[in-house]
Amino acid sequence: MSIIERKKRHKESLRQEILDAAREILLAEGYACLSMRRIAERIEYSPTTIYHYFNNKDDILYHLCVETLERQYEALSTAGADLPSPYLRLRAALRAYVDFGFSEPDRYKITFMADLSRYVSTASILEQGGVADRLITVMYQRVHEALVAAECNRDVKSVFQALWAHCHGLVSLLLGHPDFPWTERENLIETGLDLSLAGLFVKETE
Amino acid sequence: MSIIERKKRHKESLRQEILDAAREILLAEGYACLSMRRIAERIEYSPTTIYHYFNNKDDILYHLCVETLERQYEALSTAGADLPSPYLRLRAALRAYVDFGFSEPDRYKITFMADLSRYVSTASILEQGGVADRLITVMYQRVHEALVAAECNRDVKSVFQALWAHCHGLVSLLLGHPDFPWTERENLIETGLDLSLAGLFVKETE
DNA sequence: GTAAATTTATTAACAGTGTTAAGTTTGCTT
DNA sequence: AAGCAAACTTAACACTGTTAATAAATTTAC
Repeated sequence: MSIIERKKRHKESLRQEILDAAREILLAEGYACLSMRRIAERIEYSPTTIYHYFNNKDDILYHLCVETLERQYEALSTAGADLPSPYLRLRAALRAYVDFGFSEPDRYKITFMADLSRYVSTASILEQGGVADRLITVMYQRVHEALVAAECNRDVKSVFQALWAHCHGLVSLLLGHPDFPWTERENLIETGLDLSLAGLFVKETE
Repeated sequence: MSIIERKKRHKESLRQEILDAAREILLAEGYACLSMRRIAERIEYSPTTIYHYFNNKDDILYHLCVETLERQYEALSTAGADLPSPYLRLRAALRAYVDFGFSEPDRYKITFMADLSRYVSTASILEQGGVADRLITVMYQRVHEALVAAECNRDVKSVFQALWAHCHGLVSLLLGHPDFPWTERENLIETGLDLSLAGLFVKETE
């Protein structure tokens, strides 16, 4: 049955070509230019063909999101792993999150700022053992360590989500409103991290 | 020349009707349903008529944004103005920011999460004496007071922008990904504010 | 009061978007 | 060679924002 397999391989390769084309358009021309017809044009097939390989546009975006999370996992999990204190390791991970957003703005936009909720279920992204799950686990670990070291008895989950939100705020606001008179970016990011993380060392906020 | 004035008034009233219709659609059916044809249908005119009163769709959205900022200014400037400490007054303003986002999600989305940069210039929103300017001034004041009281010598502008980003992160992440397994909202918000604001009391983050 | 001019609103269209039903081509199997 | 299933395309639907050309209404001028 090598013929069937060859066809299957071809089908797989075309599927991959579609994802490649989508990624290339996204990175070269931005989210706004990423359309089904544009992808079709690039792979030199009719737009309808894509629907034999993916349910819809969001299905394609979903795969790009997973790819993005994969890259982000790589960046976050390795960031400052050799640093001496739990605090610095957590800080390095958060800094890596922010840097990742700025280094891959369009990837960041589709995974965290676009509205894919209609077709892409959050559940499928969060399934156990998936990238997102690993990503969260790694961050939990760093947050947990930092909390223990700082003798802070806050909830790991809440702190993680709050810190994530803070970082997302920095990235999304700067990406979304590039013309706003922001202070120097490096300074703003560091100030943001300073403020967020100082909370771990304060026992009680009156 | 009262005739000209009457015409002008009618023109003004239709202009207002368009804005009203846009707002009603936005609030009742959400950002996704807000289209030019939908507005035209509601005011019982052809879609083209709208273009005699507004340059384009973003021009309409711009006015809704200003309206939103107006409401937000009202909410933020009055929030906890009678509280005893500068810290609590700043915190109340930030809390009001977050609450405003959740109470008017679609308004928040178009002003802070949508991509209007192509037509709406940030400069025109930020013009001196405008709502945004007043909003920022009020926040500067609260941040400044809190910094002085905490004997923190950080830059007002940087701290404001960082705190804003943190709050925006909380609102936009929760609004954008409602299906994510967030911790209880109230707890998450308070944790987020705790962490952000604790930074004001820490002299040096090692 | 009629004619010209101006304002106001409309129709029809363009160039896009995601998506689908129906039909055609292709290539393998029997 | 006939049948069949997979792969692919054409044409269309229902939308989107936007514009050029045109018709209708109203005001101004004679």
